[in-house]
Amino acid sequence: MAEPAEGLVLDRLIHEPGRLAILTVLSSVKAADFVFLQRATGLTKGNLSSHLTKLEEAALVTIEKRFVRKLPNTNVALTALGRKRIAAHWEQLERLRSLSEASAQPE
Amino acid sequence: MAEPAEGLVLDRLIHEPGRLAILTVLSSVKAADFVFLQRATGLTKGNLSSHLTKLEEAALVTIEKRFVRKLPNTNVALTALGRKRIAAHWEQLERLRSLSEASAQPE
DNA sequence: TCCGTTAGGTTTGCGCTACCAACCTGTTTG
DNA sequence: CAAACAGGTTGGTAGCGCAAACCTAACGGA
Repeated sequence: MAEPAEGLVLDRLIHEPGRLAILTVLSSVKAADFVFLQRATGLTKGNLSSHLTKLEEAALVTIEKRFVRKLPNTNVALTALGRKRIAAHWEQLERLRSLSEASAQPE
Repeated sequence: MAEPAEGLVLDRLIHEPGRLAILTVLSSVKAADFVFLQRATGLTKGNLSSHLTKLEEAALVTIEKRFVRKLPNTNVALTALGRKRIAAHWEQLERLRSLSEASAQPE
């Protein structure tokens, strides 16, 4: 009911603080492992794990599991799509913010 | 467990898309009524109603109920605190975004 | 006058999702 | 052997979103 004004529609998958943090960190590093991401974002293991699964399902990141000296190691990187989507999200936020200056008088 | 890097902690009360939209719209208009906000944000009545209640409880907006030509009319405006908090949130997002350019090499 | 409709909101019920804590497997280290 | 690490799964709680029911008050006929 009722179309929202342009620029107010945010992609929840990306907007979610935990995932926004993950994606932002990934934007700066090419690739990162699980432990690095956990420290960087402050998320709990379980939470980080499930967010990564969702991001992978949405094809925003690739996840590579391997063993480094017999210890499991989960390596994560942004996909081209992921890079594109996060950039688009920042632009969307910018548009939303700029709405604060737009004028629209009720009544 | 594990402190997140600076700048990654977002205020959920404000970050939430629905409320971010409401607050953003309010930033531009001094005051707005319920119907105006509903059209601007695209939220359903119920949803808008409960968000407004939460924002009022957090003292980010003031809500004034009155009658305009015999019809109930709910008038909403940002408080000084609300104005401050939303501005702070945009700055926080800006900091987060700028983290994308920061360097931090895992491994 | 009685009845249905419209308008502005609030409340309620339900499904989905995020969050944390706890537990689990396997390995390494003290 | 015990404790810690890497990574994940599970269970429970809390919050959001929608739709729908509800409330009050005014309007509009017939």
